[in-house]
Amino acid sequence: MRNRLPFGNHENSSHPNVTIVSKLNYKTKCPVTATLQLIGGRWKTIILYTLTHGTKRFGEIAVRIPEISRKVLTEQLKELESDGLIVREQFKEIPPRVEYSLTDLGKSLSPVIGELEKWGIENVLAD
Amino acid sequence: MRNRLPFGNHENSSHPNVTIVSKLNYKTKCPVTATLQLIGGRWKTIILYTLTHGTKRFGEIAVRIPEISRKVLTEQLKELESDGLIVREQFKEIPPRVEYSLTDLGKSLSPVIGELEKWGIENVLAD
DNA sequence: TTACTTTTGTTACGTAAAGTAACTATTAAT
DNA sequence: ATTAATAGTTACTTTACGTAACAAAAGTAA
Repeated sequence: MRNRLPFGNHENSSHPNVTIVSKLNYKTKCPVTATLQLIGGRWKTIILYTLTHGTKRFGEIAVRIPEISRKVLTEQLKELESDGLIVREQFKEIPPRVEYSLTDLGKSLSPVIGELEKWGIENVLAD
Repeated sequence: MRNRLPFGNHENSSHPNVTIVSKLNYKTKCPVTATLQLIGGRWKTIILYTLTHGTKRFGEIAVRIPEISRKVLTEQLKELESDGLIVREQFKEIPPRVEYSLTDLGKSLSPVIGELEKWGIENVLAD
């Protein structure tokens, strides 16, 4: 089973957005968990971050994230593709060429990744 | 080894913050990865999110995240504490009472979690 | 002709992380 | 003496991830 993540209610009654909460069935579906189901794996965010600056080949991604194994990179790219966050384009060439890029949905994550980046700069790398 | 995550350079030369980049030794340390080392586990973000609305007892957290096992919850809480994101307060009572709350550093993550929440509302729960 | 190169994967196998169920400690209440 | 309540811990199983070797396919060099 993939991406087993909580879907309970992580709020208490003092949450400010009460109206939105009821509209979205907030009691049973947590938006943070919903997001984490798509980008919450060990590598997905950093893969998406790598693609933020433009289309990349499989090998280019692998070089930029040297700690990930090629096997897991393949797996994660497949999941990101089936979740609609990236697109895979294969060229009929030898040696093979495969390019990955963000979809509009994937691009819409840039504020999220931007905050991760900002927090890291201000709170970790600043030391 | 805990939190083995990439620390390579996931940027290309077209990144806008060139000045900041050089200041922070951006070539060897990726701020997104730095953040993910602290909150990138499978459960940490949702634990922090649960504490966003105030101090909670161990059992209260467990109830709000029913999918996490108590064993892993204990482990993750210890890591979050040793990373300075939460504090643990134990009361000398029977039955025991232990309360967890965000530190200032933990509270500073609220814009990050806020973006995760917002994206989930707009792109997943809206369907 | 034979072997080598390049790139994107896949396969078999080993290790690490997470899940499950049962158990512990402690004291007050029944 | 037994039960209840809370915050964990322990032993064991399952899932996720890592490693190293190999496959496919055509062009190039010897």
